[in-house]
Amino acid sequence: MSTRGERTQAQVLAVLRKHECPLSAYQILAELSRDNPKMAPPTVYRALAALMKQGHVHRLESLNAFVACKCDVHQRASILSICNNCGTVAESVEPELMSQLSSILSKSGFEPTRHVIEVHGRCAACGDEASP
Amino acid sequence: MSTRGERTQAQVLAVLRKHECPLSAYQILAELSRDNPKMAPPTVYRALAALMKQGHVHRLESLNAFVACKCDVHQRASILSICNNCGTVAESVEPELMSQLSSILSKSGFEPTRHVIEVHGRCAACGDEASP
DNA sequence: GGCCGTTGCGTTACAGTATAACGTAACGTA
DNA sequence: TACGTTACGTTATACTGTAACGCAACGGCC
Repeated sequence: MSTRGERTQAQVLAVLRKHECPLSAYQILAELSRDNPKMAPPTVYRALAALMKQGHVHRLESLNAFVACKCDVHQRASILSICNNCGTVAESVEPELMSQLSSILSKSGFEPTRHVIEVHGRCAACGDEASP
Repeated sequence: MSTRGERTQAQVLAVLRKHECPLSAYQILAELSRDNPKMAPPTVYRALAALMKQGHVHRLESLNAFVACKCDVHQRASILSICNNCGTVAESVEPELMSQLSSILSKSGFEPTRHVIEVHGRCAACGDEASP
């Protein structure tokens, strides 16, 4: 088992939790490099991969970035809504919608294994303000 | 207006239509480089951006790749189902599901502007075969 | 305890993806 | 023709991600 590995994962997760906005792998790397200047990309990516497997972290495919999962239950299939204005990401778990999606696709014989649902737009907080 | 630009767009679209699988920008570039060895990445990316704006091409965020739109009506919000086995991509247009998604999100004050829905799995053709 | 296989981490180096920035060609206007 | 505008080609470089190798750490066996 890993001790170093788990420590890195904890550090990466801590960095992600400090921000509400998604961070790129290299932004995480930059933060961790302060303490450990020799840290390299694969270390961060491996930690992220482990954290995603555990469900503690989600990857935003449309941004090439990562966020800490905010749900207590770490669902794998969630809807990520991304504010184009402030960058915050919200998670919604909608089992009904997901099963509906799956059943639509299975009608044409497609068996889903992984869902990527990312919606860009404007969050409630930013919607109230004047649009910059 | 562009003459060169439109020609590039047509070439890029032709390359994408030749394949049913998604192609990366650099795969497209490699094909077009046969005729025009001096073609560079920005040329391809600009053509792809224009084609996406027109709805002729979709970007697969989770693959960093592009496919030609197969629908006659070039919808912006479609569901892309990607076979992990053979790589083919199918498009489904499901207005009901989309509006349902939008209404769920707008309950929390989120206003969607762009939907990224990509489902990975196994297509009908590959599902029948033994799994390699 | 000492030896050895397995596992996974750190590190180097590089592959793949994307864009900033600048010069210039092409077109419209006067 | 001279000039302004627009968008294209080109160079260079930034950003994102991973292959591959060596070593350290742990566990089983003698």
